[in-house]
Amino acid sequence: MSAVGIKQVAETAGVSVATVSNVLNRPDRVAAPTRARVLEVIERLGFVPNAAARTMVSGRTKAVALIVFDVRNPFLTDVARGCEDTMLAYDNAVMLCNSDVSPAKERRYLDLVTEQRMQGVLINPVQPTAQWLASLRSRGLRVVLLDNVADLPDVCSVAVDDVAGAEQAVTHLLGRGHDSIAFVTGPMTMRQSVDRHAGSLRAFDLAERPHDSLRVLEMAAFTVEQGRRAGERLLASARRPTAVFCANDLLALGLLQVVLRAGVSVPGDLAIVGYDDIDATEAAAVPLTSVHVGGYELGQAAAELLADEIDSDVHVHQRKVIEPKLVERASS
Amino acid sequence: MSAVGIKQVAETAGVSVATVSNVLNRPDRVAAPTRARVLEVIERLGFVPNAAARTMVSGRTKAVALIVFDVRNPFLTDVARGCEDTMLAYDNAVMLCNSDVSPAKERRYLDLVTEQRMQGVLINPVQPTAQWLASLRSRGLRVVLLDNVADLPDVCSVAVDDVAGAEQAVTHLLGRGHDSIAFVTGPMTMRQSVDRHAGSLRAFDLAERPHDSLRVLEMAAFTVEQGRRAGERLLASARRPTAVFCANDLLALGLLQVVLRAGVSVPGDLAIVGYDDIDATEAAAVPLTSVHVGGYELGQAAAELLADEIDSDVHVHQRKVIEPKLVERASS
DNA sequence: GACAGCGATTGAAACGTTTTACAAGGTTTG
DNA sequence: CAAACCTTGTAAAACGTTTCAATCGCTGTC
Repeated sequence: MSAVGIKQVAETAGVSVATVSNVLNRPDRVAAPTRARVLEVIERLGFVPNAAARTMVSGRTKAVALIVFDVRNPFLTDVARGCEDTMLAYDNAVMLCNSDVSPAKERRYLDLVTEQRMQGVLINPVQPTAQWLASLRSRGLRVVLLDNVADLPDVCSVAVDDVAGAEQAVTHLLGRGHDSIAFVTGPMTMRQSVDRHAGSLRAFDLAERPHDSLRVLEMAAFTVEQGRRAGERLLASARRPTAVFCANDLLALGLLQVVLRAGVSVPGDLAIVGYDDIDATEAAAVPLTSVHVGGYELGQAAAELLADEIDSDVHVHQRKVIEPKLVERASS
Repeated sequence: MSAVGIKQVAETAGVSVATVSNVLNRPDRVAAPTRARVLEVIERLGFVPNAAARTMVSGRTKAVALIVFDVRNPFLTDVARGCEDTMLAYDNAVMLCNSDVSPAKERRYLDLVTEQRMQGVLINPVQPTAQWLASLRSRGLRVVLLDNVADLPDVCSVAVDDVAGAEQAVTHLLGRGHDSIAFVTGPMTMRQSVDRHAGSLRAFDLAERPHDSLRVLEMAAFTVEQGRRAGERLLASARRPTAVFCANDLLALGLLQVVLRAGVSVPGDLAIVGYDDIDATEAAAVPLTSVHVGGYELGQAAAELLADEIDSDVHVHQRKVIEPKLVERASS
């Protein structure tokens, strides 16, 4: 319907298409009266430039993609908002995609990014190998790794120092006199689990305690449901720990719910510390002590990095590490 | 860098560009040996078609936008996943955008949709007036209204029968013998508030109770934070109700937290019912009775409607209404 | 009075596809 | 054996912009 193009505008205003284009892109190159006349016609005809045509000339769409595991994870939603708000300031649209931790879905979206000739991609990678990265690079893609500090060269990344975060959490518990501590986490194949485990052990080292007083419960996923399962296992076990450090708030919330209902007092009988500090921690039945990460800021930082890689021609790749900070609340 | 286009492929394979295009779009029109040779070259050169060029010819990008208030609202995240998963099956990408309930941001994204010549837009509208809709229509946009049944003609919409949902919730409370009930909601300017209020009153009518035994607390937003505020006000009030119906789960969660900490027993001293049935309700300290809406299904339905409007040329606009259903849990 | 310099405007090429109309060659049909 | 018809492939136009080089009037300057 709205087949009104730059050509029609030019005709109506009695100028050339080049002038209309200039009014849009370099208004200073055009005399004021002409500019006014053209703008009036644009308004009257309801002309909206065709981004595809623009892309054909410039070679790139003014958009980036953000690929995360799952937007239903509140932490990742925060990250997404940070990216979106920042990218919008750079006049870039953000396309949000869910990989569901599946390499196939991830690949599909990366193909889309290439087809659309987007400016770049912010990605929470499923398996960030050097080879994988090289294949993206060979397609001329600009990449920023999210929540994953790269051992890889030639790529920007933003991550959280999870080792330090976990160390703070466990040191806090040890300081309160807790002897036997459980560490509840998701799959040990994920970097998040590994790092937060390492941090816990480092806290034990610093306090000169033996590693074997840290009991590890590896669950199938970082969800509330799995947290409940962990709680049940804890309740059923012979010698119950006096404190639990959960590698993620969702796990902690599930666990909290189960133990409270079983009549265990928190933190009296059992102290709990979570990780990520999502909004819901504050709102839990017993407000949860948690390691604050700042997903929004992480998203912002990643977007800034990508924006720089897009704009600047002297861009140097950076690894940005965010220092998390323990927030003490009632649960510990 | 990757300046490899269809032309280069054609040259290398010793055929015309038209043939390469045919291999991609109508493989049956090309002889098997030729096809194989072209595909091999495409693979070897790592050719990826340029979507912008394709869009120029066809006039439309294979993508739709999904504009919601805020992805940090778990209900809307569910909707988003439903849309994304469904649209992907129709080979359409989904661009997720946050309007923050601001007409200005909404407009900005709608401009983007038009510039990009997207297939259509799924929108959780800020102020769906007839005039607003007409302005979209005049731009040739295909629109599906989300979570908003249109009093407007000529547009598809998917909504929840919030009046019925609220009626179920309040009837449930009345049935349990609760006399004085409070209705806690967000801004009364929002359709959600108005409808859920109307439903509550209808339950009173059905039970032949006077409207004035329903106390209304209008809060500034549908958030946990505001729920806490509501809880404080309730605790401070002279004659405390015996039951609360919250127009949204986030409000209910905040309220629950505050009253529990004040030593009020739930549901003994105070029964609570929420709305939306987000994941967190099940995981709350006291699992929350809530009105289940099914955001994922709502998203799916909306996406199907848009897909039909895109594909079919005999499309007729539909209003789809989802019937919510009360899920009883421990809080009431 | 010719000419350089400048601001405003323009014509036309280029971007990478899809698609239409047509050609060349081979096969069936009457 | 010619006419009609497939099958396979091609040349060229079209899509709506941006941008480069060129043109056109002017105003001063020597």
